Amino acid sequence: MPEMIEVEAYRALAERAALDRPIATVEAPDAWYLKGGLTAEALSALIGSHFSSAHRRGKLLTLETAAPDGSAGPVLGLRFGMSGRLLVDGTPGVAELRYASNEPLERYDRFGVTFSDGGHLRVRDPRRLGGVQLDPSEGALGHDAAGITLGQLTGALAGSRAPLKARLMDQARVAGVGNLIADEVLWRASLSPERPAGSLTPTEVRRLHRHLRAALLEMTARGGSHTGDLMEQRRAGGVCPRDGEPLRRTTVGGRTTWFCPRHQR
DNA sequence: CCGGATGTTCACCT
DNA sequence: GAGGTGAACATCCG
Repeated sequence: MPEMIEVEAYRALAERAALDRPIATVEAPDAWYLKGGLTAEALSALIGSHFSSAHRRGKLLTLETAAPDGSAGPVLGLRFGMSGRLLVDGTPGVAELRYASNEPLERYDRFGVTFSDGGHLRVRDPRRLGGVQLDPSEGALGHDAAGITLGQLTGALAGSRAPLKARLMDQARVAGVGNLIADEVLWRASLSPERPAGSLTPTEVRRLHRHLRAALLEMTARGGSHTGDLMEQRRAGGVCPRDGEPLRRTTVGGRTTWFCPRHQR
């Protein structure tokens, strides 16, 4: 899925194109996609109101709603799983998504609203791993990776014996870092994904912090989570772009992990 | 045909 | 309690 870089693109799309348009109908053809006990009936409360702002925390997109008189309504929370896309008036938030069909198939539209002007906002998700919630609790999410401070990152890693990569991807600690971004950032920071998170020295955490922010900015500018320098070598026979060492493939935190055993320590 | 793929959650172990 | 593993979700791709 989209990692936080793609979700940020979805947020920007929603902010640019979906605000202040009265909601005429809510389309929830897939009950499975409604999370937290949400029902199509409860969603009808959105009819007549409009989206007033769009925010993102980690990989969670939240759309605030407001009634015609301006009073605040419920918050619509959207998660995109690994293959979910946001479309407004048929325009996707990102052009390409890997590991998902890029065919414009309406049959994969799991949720949407139509606006009174005839347009619509939809979540298209072939694999159906995303979901919709009303008033999602953000309490379970850690600091957003894009704005995390050195002190916050230090706190997120301190005292943990879990592998560094697993901790980085723990959304309750650092929100927004997924599998590809984690591998890219650790490769740039020359840190092994298998190191116990709490074993990093202050110098190493500083290095990680600097590379996390730089990698996010750079990959955002390039157009997505799949644009990292390590990406094309994440395959059998891949070698480290920095020193030519064959990359090692392991599983960390339940996810396929590629790293350079030579310079990532 | 089989195995994996930008994710999350849950049951079940150690 | 902290972590790890495997399964589940559904589809596409090599």
